[in-house]
Amino acid sequence: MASIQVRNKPETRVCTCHHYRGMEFLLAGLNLETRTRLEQLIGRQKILQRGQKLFMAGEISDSLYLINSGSFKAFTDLDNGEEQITGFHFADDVLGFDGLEDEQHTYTVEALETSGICRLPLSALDELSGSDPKLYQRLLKKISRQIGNKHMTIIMLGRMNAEQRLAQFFLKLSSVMEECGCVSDRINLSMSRYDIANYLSLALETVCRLLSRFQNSGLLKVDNRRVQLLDREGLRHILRQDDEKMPPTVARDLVLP
Amino acid sequence: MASIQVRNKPETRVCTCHHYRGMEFLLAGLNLETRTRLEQLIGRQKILQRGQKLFMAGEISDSLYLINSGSFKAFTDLDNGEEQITGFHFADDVLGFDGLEDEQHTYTVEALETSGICRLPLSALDELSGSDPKLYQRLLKKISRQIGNKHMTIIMLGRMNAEQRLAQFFLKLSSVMEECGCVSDRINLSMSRYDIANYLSLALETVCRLLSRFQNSGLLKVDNRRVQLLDREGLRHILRQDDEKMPPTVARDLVLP
DNA sequence: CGATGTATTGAACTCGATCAAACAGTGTGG
DNA sequence: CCACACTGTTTGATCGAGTTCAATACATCG
Repeated sequence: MASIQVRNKPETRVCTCHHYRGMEFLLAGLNLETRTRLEQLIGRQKILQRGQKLFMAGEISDSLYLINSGSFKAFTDLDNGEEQITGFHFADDVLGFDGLEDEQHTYTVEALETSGICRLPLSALDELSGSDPKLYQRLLKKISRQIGNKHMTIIMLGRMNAEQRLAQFFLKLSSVMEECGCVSDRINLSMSRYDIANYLSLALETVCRLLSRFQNSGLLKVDNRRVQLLDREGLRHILRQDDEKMPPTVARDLVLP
Repeated sequence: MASIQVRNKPETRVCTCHHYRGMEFLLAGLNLETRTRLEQLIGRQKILQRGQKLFMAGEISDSLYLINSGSFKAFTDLDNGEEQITGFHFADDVLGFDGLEDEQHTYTVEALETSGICRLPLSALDELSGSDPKLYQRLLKKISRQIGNKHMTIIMLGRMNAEQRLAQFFLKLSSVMEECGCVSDRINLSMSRYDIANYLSLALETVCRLLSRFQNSGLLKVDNRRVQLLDREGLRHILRQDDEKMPPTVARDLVLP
């Protein structure tokens, strides 16, 4: 859902860097025969440069893609020529679930920076599903997670104000970095302000203004695309803010100015 | 994504009414052995009354559910005690994909009217996946469709104004009725104004106002929960409206490389 | 019938969009 | 090296769609 850019690779980054990185979740625990065959079917990773597309809406969908490194944005082209970004994706994410029903992709996926992916042909799944049922179970779990992420996005769009959206965006980003083994308080954004605004369904200007406001409040420090989180608890507090409006508990006068 | 209520069952309704209705998509084309075993594992359908919950967020997820009839809302409970409806579901939908990753449901599903569902234990899938790979493929397709629907919801929340959201809501509802073999221009809403507003992320009052406006424009006729679509083309036109703002289409080609 | 939840309509306010203008970083060619 | 263009970012001023608050009507059911 969120992505990070690793311009200056931090030392803490644990990058296995073999071409199956994004797939360990799939391979682990499979029986050796299945695993070997699967590795054959997948082959080496492919490198995409910033701006290159992994697949486009409308193209035939015959594979899943496993992100080894880098980051991507997934978006739909709208009737009016604009795009709507529906998610950011990063290492260990699986892409391509969208096109299974009528065998063509429903959105476009584009690299935000130099990124590595492995391709897993759907035919391979059919071939292997018999020999190890775990394979499909794993995939279902990955998909399940994506559905969960979409839910979060829906709630974000439906209930959160601009401040909360941006706060949540950075917190999510931070937790993603943590999962990757990177330092999680210094983030190099791989996406532009435009991308962030588009994803959060805000005006670009609103994102800028909020960044300034957050910086003035001491929540974070912004330097172009380098963002340093200074007060994550403060960001979390913003997310909980409408609770305060809510409970007619007791001493309201103490809280409000 | 949308649901209909069948209070006065119209004659055009083709209801097979055996307890596997929601499952035909799964069963069709499977080999006989698998099919028979699967039917055994599923058993008879269960009836839920309005307000009853199919499952709740946090509960252990060990099954998928296939809707035979009726309609449901799926929602997440928010910190502040409110709920966010993330989708409506109706006959032939499959529910329960959300909880696969950490084996507990991420949202609650509640019947909007008397509804029938079949339960498909996940263990059954494991048992059968070896004997017929089609089974998992079918499920993946259903999930894929749900992801597609969520995408639409995200775009709806992100890009559409109130008018467009409601117009799209009714058009979707109409197409759902069509799929069910019902008359598609007379809709009996199974959900309240509150539910609609919540799902569309609008204030309840806004939904009311728009209903009045749509009625005054001759787009539809509202009588409490009975809605008759009078001008579907008009509704579609509302969806396309921001195109008109957009293209000063004259010398656009000069800009492009 | 009254009572309680549901729906409609009006008036005022607010958050974020839009319009506008300036500024910063990056590359290109003279 | 600087001037230029180009893209991405920041900040200010204004405006409007939709929310919120409030009051009223409707419906459903004991």
